[in-house]
Amino acid sequence: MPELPEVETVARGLQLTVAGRRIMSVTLGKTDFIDDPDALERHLPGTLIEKVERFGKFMLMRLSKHQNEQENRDASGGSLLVHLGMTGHLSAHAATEPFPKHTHVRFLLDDGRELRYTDARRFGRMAYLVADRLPDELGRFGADPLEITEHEFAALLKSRNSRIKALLLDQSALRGIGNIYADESLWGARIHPMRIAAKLSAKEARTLRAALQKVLREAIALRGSSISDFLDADGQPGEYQRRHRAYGREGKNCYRCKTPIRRTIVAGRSSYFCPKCQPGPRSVKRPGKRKKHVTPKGKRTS
DNA sequence: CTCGATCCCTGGACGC
DNA sequence: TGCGTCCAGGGATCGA
Repeated sequence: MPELPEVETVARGLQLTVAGRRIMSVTLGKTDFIDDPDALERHLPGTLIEKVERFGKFMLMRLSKHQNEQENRDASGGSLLVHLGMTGHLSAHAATEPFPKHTHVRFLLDDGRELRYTDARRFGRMAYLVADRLPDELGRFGADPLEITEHEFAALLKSRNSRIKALLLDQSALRGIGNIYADESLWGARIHPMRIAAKLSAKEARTLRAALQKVLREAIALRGSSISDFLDADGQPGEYQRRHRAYGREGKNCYRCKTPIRRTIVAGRSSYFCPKCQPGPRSVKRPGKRKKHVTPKGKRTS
């Protein structure tokens, strides 16, 4: 499941292998995950791949058009956004090499290779954007978790009454975090996924930001996590899955306190946490009181 | 504002 | 071996 570290890994790989190449032609298979398939066929042929970078969980390919300016002039300065969804792969191969099943997009490059997008489940997304539309599109996303300042992070948490796990997964709040790195960073910061973001202490906010950045940086250094079938632009798996402390470890002992890791559903996602290291919101052990059955329904306005 | 439910999609795990 | 069933999950959408 490509999240920030995996997408960063792929983007760096593509920057090395396809930046500077020109797209000669476009061949499409199934297109239900592409915003406007015709736009790809119209605008991409002839464009130069200037740069490949990551934006949240998106791959951002910046394109330009040096020759053939007479046609497709609105393609200059355009960008191709690619989201890998759950099972997306983007990598270059010799055009003569047979392409695997579920290969839905092929860009023939000017050096005889083909940049291919393969995605069995088609949870990914692809969109060609003219320069004018890019700011609006990117503006819908929140801060990059590796760039956000301590102050901004604290303010963001204070502004949300949602569970911290839901906030971490909300791409309009922070861009690039998915289920794995949300759980890993919460484990690192010893914060229960159901805690309310606005109720975290200033210290907890600092700890969480630090844990998040540490986890993401280490994951990038290890080229991401390969859980099911993530492969980088060179077809190589990542190594960070070996460092997981919470994600996917239900029933296994916590690395800190040996308590079995538990799994619950938060924000509609499996959430793994240590019930001892990451105490729940209102389960703060009170020796005297037994089940008080308090159901804080919150004030009903209107 | 925040939540859960539902849908999209396919492959892999599991039970019989 | 081969079914059927369930599940995974990012994101959009809708109703509560």
